[in-house]
Amino acid sequence: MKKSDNFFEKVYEVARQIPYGRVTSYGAIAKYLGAARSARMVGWAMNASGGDDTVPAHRVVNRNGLLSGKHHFQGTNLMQQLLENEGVKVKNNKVEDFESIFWNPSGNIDQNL
DNA sequence: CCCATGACTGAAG
DNA sequence: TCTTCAGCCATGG
Repeated sequence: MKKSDNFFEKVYEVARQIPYGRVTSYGAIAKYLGAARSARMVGWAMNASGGDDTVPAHRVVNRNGLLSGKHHFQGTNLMQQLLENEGVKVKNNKVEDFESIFWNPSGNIDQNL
């Protein structure tokens, strides 16, 4: 454990704020944290959140809506299963209607579809 | 300290 | 519109 995981914790908090049946991108979280250039670090933090069940990393995908991190989850299609379980349709490791279910952490005010 | 990797993004061809 | 390149920044060896 590290005490300098402040950055990671921030990512975790944003991820936990993702509503049910919604997804977001690494860049959106990074930008919200003020580190738009550190989108990869967000993914890195997600990787570190592997033991944190409180972090719905499966709701976080890349800007293309592709389940880029699916390969890092347990099993082969756990991420997809979790998303589909929340009503999110996934096709070929990609989220369908990604823009429709996309949740913006910086504008979650009127994101209530 | 320098080099390599990575769950990304944006710009250029 | 799709494909390819480079930038970015933190972590690890």
